[in-house]
Amino acid sequence: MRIGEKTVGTQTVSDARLFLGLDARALEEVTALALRVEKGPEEVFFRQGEKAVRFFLLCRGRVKVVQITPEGHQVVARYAGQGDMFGCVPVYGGKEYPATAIAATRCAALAWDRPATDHLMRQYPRVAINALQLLGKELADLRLRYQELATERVEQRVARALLRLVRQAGKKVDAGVLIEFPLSRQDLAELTGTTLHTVSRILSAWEEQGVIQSGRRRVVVRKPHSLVSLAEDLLP
Amino acid sequence: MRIGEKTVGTQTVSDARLFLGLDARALEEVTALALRVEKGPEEVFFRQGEKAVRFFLLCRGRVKVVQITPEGHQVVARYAGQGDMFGCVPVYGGKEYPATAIAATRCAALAWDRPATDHLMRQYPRVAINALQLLGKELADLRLRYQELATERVEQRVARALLRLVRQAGKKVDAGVLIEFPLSRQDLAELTGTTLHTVSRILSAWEEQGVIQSGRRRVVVRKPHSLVSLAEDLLP
DNA sequence: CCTCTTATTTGCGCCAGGACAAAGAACGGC
DNA sequence: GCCGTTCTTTGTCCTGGCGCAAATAAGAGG
Repeated sequence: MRIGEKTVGTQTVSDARLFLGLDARALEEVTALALRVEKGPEEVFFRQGEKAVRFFLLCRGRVKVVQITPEGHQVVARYAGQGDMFGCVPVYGGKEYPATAIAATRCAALAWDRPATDHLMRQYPRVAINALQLLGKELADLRLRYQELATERVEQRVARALLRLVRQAGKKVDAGVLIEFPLSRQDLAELTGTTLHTVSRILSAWEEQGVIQSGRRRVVVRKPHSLVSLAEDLLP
Repeated sequence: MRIGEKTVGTQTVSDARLFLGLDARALEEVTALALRVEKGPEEVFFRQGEKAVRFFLLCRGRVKVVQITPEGHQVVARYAGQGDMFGCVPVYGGKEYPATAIAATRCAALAWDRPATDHLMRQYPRVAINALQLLGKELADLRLRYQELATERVEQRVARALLRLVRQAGKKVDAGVLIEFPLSRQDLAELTGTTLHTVSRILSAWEEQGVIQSGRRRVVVRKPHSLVSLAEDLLP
């Protein structure tokens, strides 16, 4: 076991909203049942359609969750960050993963298999209640994104997506706020329901105006406030 | 109390997936805590932004759940039918209703206020686990619709929406399958993220081809199989 | 039966953004 | 440093579907 690994694990467990309100002994048990998983960039945790044997809690890194349609279109459901759960199908009794989870950066996660999950939820009802709240939050979030997709123009949606990523994974640098993981035009397109060409055009225009500064799979937001205006479709 | 009302109530409670696995005594308690609510067409159960004081279980009728954007666009989140829960924010600890619920037909529902909800979930952990499964199902459903909205053309989405409504609320009549509640072009547009004009054009075309037969706030599907082809974007 | 309101249909013009194509630019590996 | 691969940019064309506007139809209420 590498230095710090165990520490990261237990610390994440006690911080995780899923295990909020559990006492030290319970947390100990939770940790003992966990499986440690590490992945490098581009490696997959699980694929859409596979039997859902465990769920994950991300301790470090960033995970991209994508769905693939029968016609082969990809849609990015979300980017999970530290402390987020992903692949939580077993928590609510689903059979197969409805999406594929790919590490965007080097990742460390904890995972619980189905028997462990069932045991924890039965033993500690609080876990089920916490899970409900997290799921509810996710649902609310998705509803909002659905609404945006249904009513807003592409430019607004891209602006919103960037703002969200800034909030979730923004790191202050001197030029502005860097989104701290590799993010291609294609990724942004799949996240906002458009094409990489359109995203590229939009980002080019924003770069021209000094709103952002971007490179290969890299985006720095220089004027978040301008993005907010764009998202709200205000003229200035 | 009107004839049948109590029967409808307890029967719905024991059928409801939320209360699956509870014994007779528990169901008795659940029923005792419930508040009976009836609404006529167009009446609202609750409005978006109101404090979420209770959640509902629909015993009879059909409820339209709509979100309104800051710009005033409406989006239909779903149509709930018999046995469905709606306004379940209190179940997962939200503060305000994120949407408005309007009776599409005459409706009868049971409702539980927040203290009752909390009590039931603590008293019967099974309820929390059932709620998790239902929420998971709803999430999966919404993900699918999101994906469709992001990747499919309007015509396909309208076809899918009709097929779903047929499955949920279809009633066999001699001409085909009638969707059993008032459904305007506007409603369909808000359900599929488009405009009433486009929906009207599409339905007119389908009527021409004999796929459907429609009137004022009324749709009969004559050839469900054709709709499936349209939804999958197959040529024939 | 008449009138008023609410839904629906349809024509027309337009444009956001998708499809296709091809030329850079940045990186990673050898 | 060179080469192949992967991303990105940009141009051109084209169309699905939205906006606007006006006519029509179907109920609802008197």
